[in-house]
Amino acid sequence: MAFGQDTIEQLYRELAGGRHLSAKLQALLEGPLDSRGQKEAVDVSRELGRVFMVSLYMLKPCSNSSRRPGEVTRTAPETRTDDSICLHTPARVKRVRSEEVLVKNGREEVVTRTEIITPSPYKDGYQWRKYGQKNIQDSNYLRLYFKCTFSHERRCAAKKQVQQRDAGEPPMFLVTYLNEHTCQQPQAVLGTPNTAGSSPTTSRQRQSSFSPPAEVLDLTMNGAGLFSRLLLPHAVGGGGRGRGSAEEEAAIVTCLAAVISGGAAAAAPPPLIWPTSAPEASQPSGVDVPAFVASAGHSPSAADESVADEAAAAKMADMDYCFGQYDPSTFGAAAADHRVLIGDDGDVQRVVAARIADMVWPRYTRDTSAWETAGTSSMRGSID
DNA sequence: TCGATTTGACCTGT
DNA sequence: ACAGGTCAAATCGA
Repeated sequence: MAFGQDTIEQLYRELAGGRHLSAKLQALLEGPLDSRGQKEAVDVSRELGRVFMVSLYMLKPCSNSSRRPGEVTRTAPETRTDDSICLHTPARVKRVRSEEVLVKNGREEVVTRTEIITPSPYKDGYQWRKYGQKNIQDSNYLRLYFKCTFSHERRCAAKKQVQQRDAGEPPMFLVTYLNEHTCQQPQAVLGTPNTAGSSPTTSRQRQSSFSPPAEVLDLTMNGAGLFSRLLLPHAVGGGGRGRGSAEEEAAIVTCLAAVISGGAAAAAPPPLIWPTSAPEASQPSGVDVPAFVASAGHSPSAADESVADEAAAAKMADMDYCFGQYDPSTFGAAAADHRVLIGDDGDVQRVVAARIADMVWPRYTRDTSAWETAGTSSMRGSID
């Protein structure tokens, strides 16, 4: 199963969001339900259903099962010859980037243009403000126009257009990003690509969108490094807090690791970069541990090693790149909480893990209205 | 009350 | 003239 970086991004967001929706639904149902609570529960349930639908769709197996065990899955997706419909092939989630020179008021302006086809056009980590929508000729759907939230105060020229392409399950959207973000969000400091995404936000989220210097990290680190460590159960375990227990965190990380690892993991030995032994405390009881995690103590033969190493390195490089695309501005002040959860020992990898976790959860945990109101209901209302 | 969204009007390029 | 893009007053909602 060849996962593209876009798929991993989306899958991670969807599943992590779904996890919190589930907790939220449970909390709602455990308490007395007035009409408002009931409506909220229905909304959460509906959103949860969508999360499942999108996630399952993304995981839909491809028919290219002819790959040999352990084979590195880095074939250019464009070269696929089977006609299976896989969301994670660039035929479904693709990114086209171009630059055009426009002459405006006698001045030449370089406009970067990135087009993405995705089922999740709104949750991309950036902060946008909707400023218009238009009926477009030859299209059944509205085109929505967004500017960077900081367009005025920081003269950021980044814009985004979202247009639904079809009414499939899930519906696909063409997202066009225009111009680079020039606002001094942490991403600029990091030097990572900055036209990667969007997420309509509220003022509260804006307030938490800047990280202290200690959180300025090099998310562009490549190779078998960052992501591999992020997925290590023992690296993200430990500590704990209230409802979001370490077990839950570990379960999610573990499941995601299994999902992302895909079929190759079952056939290939565990990558050498996997821990040779994980602390017992990191294996939560009652959590299904994927084979490749459970067998982490496996000692591969020398022949295994090169194949596994290469495959693992390739996979991790993909994942690291994938997370390098995230806008760290999303890792808001809430990261502090996750640092408590994950470990506050200054370990860079743990902080990165905290920030990635923070990227996907606070949308619901801290500002549900932002996600549901600004992010989905209003705009979806005009799309659906 | 304030910030975000909506939506009709306006602007610009073809 | 038309379509796409943007503006800004009105409206909404936390």
